Amino acid sequence: MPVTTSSPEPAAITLPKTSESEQLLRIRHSMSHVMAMAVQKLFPQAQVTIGPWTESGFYYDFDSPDPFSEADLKAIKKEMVKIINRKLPLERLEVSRAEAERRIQAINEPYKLEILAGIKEPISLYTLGDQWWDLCAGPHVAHTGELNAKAFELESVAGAYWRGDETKAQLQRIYGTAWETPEQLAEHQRRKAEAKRRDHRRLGTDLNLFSIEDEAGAGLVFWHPRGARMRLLIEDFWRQAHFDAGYELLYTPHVADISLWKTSGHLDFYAESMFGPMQVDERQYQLKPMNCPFHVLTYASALRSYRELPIRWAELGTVYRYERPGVMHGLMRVRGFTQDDAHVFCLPEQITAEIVAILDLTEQILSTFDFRSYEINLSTRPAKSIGEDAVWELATNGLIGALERKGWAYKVDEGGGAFYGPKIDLKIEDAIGRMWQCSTIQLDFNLPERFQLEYVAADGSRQQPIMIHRAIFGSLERFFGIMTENYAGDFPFWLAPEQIRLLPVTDEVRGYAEEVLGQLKRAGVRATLDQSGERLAKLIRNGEQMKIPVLAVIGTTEAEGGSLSLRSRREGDLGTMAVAKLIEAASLANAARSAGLQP
RNA sequence: GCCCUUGUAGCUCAGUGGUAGAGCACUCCCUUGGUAAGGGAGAGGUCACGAGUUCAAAUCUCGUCAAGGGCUCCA
Repeated sequence: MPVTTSSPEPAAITLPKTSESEQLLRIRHSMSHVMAMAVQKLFPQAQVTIGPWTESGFYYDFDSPDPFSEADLKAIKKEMVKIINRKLPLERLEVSRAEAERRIQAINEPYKLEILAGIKEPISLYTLGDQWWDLCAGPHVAHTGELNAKAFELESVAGAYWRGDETKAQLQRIYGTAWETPEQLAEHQRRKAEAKRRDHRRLGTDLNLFSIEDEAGAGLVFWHPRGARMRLLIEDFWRQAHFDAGYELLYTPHVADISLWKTSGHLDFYAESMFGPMQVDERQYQLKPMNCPFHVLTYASALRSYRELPIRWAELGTVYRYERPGVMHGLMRVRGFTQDDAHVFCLPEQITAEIVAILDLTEQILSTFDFRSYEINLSTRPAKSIGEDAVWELATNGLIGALERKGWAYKVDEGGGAFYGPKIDLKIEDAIGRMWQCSTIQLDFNLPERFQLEYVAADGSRQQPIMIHRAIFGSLERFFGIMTENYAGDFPFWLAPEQIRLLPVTDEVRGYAEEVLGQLKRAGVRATLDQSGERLAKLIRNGEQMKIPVLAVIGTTEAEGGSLSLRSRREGDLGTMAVAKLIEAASLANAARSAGLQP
């Protein structure tokens, strides 16, 4: 029996990760051996390479002259079931290096030989029955009878490079998933289906939010009216939050003379991610992959006093980056996107306070979209870096001090910072437990140096300001995708492109419906009137499919009483409400950025 | 960029060498219907694009572009 698939409640079945379950680790290790044995039985020319477990299953990479197809997976699975049913023992054998070499050469497995060269004693291998063995550290189940033939599935074939190196041989990887029980497998598949249901690419099409057009090119986003309306709401909220936090806004060009990118260093260090330059008159121009040099130039446009600092400038800056073909993914990875970029220029002693303020603003903005669970990483000085020790120490301590003042737990990525400064990265957790990195705060000792930024200190000397880069959404496109998946397209009332749809039961009430529509719109509520003339059941179905937060049924009863019958996606049947009261509730909900109509 | 898979109507997909199809959506007509699909008719396609094979190509071959699953990359 499959587990319940329709229940919105947390699943009764918990799915342990491999790293949390010794038994699953054994199962998945063994499963990959069983798969490799099955593959070599069906494709004797396939050579084995590596086959580790993953958090939800396992894979094995093969070098095979025959490309594996989805159809082959069925045959492989069938063969695996046979092996499982034979209850073959898995036995650990410790051998000398010479013995291992001899055995590997006997079966002509060059990849295994390479692996052997890289491992230390003791060298162990696991036999699977008396026909097949693999170099492996284990652990494994005692015999294949411990594997549940009804609790595994082969999921996909993919290309993978030997040793993860794209200059090395391309191998064929088969991914599988394996569990202790069929119920766990069913739950795993339910979760996969749930992720698919939330896929922002699917929802983007279904809800008519955005598209990506072949004719325009890969990785370039077209925001449709519904998506654009949402983006505007997000941007408006973002701008207001920034003004409230003491930021000013900038608008800067999309292109600039290439010499700017020489000065900034991007031409040297970032060229492969940039669109090519364009010739205009006698000059070469470069489409911007980042906003920072523009903000730096704006800073440098006047002599700054220490009294002006901190200067906080933000911009919704659209940048273009060259992404290699094949890496684009919906809104998540694109070639043109808008960063919610900001740069803070401050005095060294202001670092901690500024970082705390940025963390506060980050929390305020992310929590408005119901992201309240974060994972934070602090990355410190790498081996190859610029800047003086004292500055690095001051800056790193500033970041630590801010995190501690905020009371946020964080992990330290020793040496993981950029060459130009330490940073804080923040990941958010979505409704189905996935983590996404959006926000980043980076200190930069490089650009102020390259552009010779300065301010006049109290003693009249010229000093270099501290520069902080930060983004909260990261990219508006990417954040929009993450947010859409987080809400599964069921956007909160304040953010929905179409908040209330009026559904007239008969043509007789059309006049009244139009009057109500006018009132709602004048009050700033995003309302529409369904003109299709279909029966009510159909109007409701269409409205629900478009995930409209509130459907308002209007029949003769409502028309006579000056009211509406409300059906809320989040809140259920809200009964009959007077028009004036609905306008008040909707306006309040918009002002408070509420999820629903009721407070 | 690499491997595998795919590209047919706005969406989901059928169509394996011989006149381009279905459901939903859209338009119109009938129906005036009270909480998740009423009925009928119509319109809509350079079968991603370009070459080739063939009497004949959506279908076979090659190339290009794009998408999907991965790998690599994302200082």
